Amino acid sequence: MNLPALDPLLHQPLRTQIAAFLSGRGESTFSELKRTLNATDGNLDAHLGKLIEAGYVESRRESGVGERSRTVYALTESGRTALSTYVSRLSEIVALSGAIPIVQTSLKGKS
Amino acid sequence: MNLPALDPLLHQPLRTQIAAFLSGRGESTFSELKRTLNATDGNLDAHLGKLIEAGYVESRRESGVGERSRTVYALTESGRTALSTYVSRLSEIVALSGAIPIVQTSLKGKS
DNA sequence: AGTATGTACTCTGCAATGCAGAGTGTCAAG
DNA sequence: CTTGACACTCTGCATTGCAGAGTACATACT
Repeated sequence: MNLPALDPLLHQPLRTQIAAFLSGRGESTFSELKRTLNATDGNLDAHLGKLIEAGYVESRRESGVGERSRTVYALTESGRTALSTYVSRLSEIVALSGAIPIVQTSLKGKS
Repeated sequence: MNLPALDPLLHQPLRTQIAAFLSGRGESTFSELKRTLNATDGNLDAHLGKLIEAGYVESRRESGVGERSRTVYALTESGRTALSTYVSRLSEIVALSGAIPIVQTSLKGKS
């Protein structure tokens, strides 16, 4: 047997949350993410940075008239694909964890 | 809104695989885990060590007559609970993302 | 008996990651 | 024109992740 590997970029607490939240919400701001995910400034910035560097997230500067300028973050197509693949693999792994009843095995034969 | 946090101990590629595999298989050996998860010796040892230190996994030394001695690893009750909670939280987060939901099979009921 | 080979880990060092708080720029109110 | 809140960004350090070298012990071969 052989388990599928999990994208290490997405399989990290804060980044999984960022990606999932962005996927559900469409786009979001730094502050909203910060509030929603209970993250500290530096940490959120670092992880957002990695996702952007990987091409999973894109940022757009917004500066309406009389508005405080801020950056809006969203998943890219590539990010959406990666998230989808990630969730599928995760499902496989998790399914395996419950698919077979927990019993004592003989350990004699090879799998 | 506010997303649930993910157990950082379980939310790491190799450790998620170890926990899920152990949950499904009941118990396993170092070599079987190594083969199944495609892990290197040192890395597997390190992560197994963390799970043991956290009380999620227990190891038992086996040394039958005329047998090579080896160690058998299994989830503890605490580990099974943690995995179950972890999967529930993950499901919530993934559900929010709008992606394919993770199906929980025979793991114990959600928190 | 002695040596080689394979298996099952364990240890070590280093690179990469994760994190929090300090710092920077900008706007808006007083 | 100062003060304070907001929206980030940068820095330094602690923790983590990883691979390969090292160790121990059992079996196979000569």
